[in-house]
Amino acid sequence: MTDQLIQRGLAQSRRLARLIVLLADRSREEFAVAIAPFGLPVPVARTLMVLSGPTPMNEMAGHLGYDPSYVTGLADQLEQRGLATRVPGKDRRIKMLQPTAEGHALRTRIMHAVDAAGAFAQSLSPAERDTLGELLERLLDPTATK
Amino acid sequence: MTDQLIQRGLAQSRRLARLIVLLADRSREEFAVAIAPFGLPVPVARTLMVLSGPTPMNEMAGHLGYDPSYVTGLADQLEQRGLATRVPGKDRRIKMLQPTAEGHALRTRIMHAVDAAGAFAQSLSPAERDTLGELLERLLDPTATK
DNA sequence: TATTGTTATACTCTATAACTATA
DNA sequence: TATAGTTATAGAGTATAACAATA
Repeated sequence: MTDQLIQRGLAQSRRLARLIVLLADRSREEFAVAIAPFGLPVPVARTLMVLSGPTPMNEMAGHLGYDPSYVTGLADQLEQRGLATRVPGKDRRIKMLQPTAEGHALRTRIMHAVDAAGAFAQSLSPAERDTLGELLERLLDPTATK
Repeated sequence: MTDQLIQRGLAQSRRLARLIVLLADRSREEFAVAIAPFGLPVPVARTLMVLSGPTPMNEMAGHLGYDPSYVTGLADQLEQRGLATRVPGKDRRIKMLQPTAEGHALRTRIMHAVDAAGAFAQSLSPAERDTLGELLERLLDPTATK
């Protein structure tokens, strides 16, 4: 590969990276706006989104990409608002976070609000969305075959 | 459109949004790792990256997506490190931030390091990168034709 | 009166380190 | 001794409000 081609590839990479970061920022922004009416801080709402059923605190941290110590505080806030409760696991070191009925209902409402706000990919055809998804996945995991 | 199709479109949108946010996080992480050896805090390095020539503080804030009040502090740090200087603009309300020779040299070195670290889109062919770029741009600006 | 930049301050998000309880 | 969770704390990144200087 000539130097020129390498240069071009790098410029292209930078452009893609910039686009992706811009889109991610917009996505975050849309999420923040969509959840504002519900009065939950963003990380608390994120936590609720991930809470589809009883889940070990441990695992929550993994899903969210947070440190477990941070999840403790988020779980506290969900409990204080009556949206989740801590229930003991079989192994008594483990605590499961479990959405209450109210928590589950709110989660559903928020998901709909987020969907409505994010007309996100509506400017692309279904086929284009498929293509985009595939390309993004290969970017995320270069070993992915298909 | 049937409810089912709408559902599918929304699930697809969510998936795309998730992929984009994950990739953006990785990109940020790669940037942070790449610049670590240079000893600049991330926002300061970001500011230097954007500083290709004399630029009004105002405009810097726009490029970076920061509030002007925040850019003041970043410019201070670049000045303290001898990487940029403030020079007056024609309109004397305006201050231009300008990279020093040292700042320009460091900027170049950091850009190379970031390029090297981000083997970012190297898993895609040039044609695929083009396709990806086009789709992302249409996502960012749905009115963009081509 | 509107605009550029600055100061002082405060807030949000998140991690690290040290600890407790259980295994 | 290792693992799950918690507590207290500290740090990074960023915005808001009030202000000064210039237009």
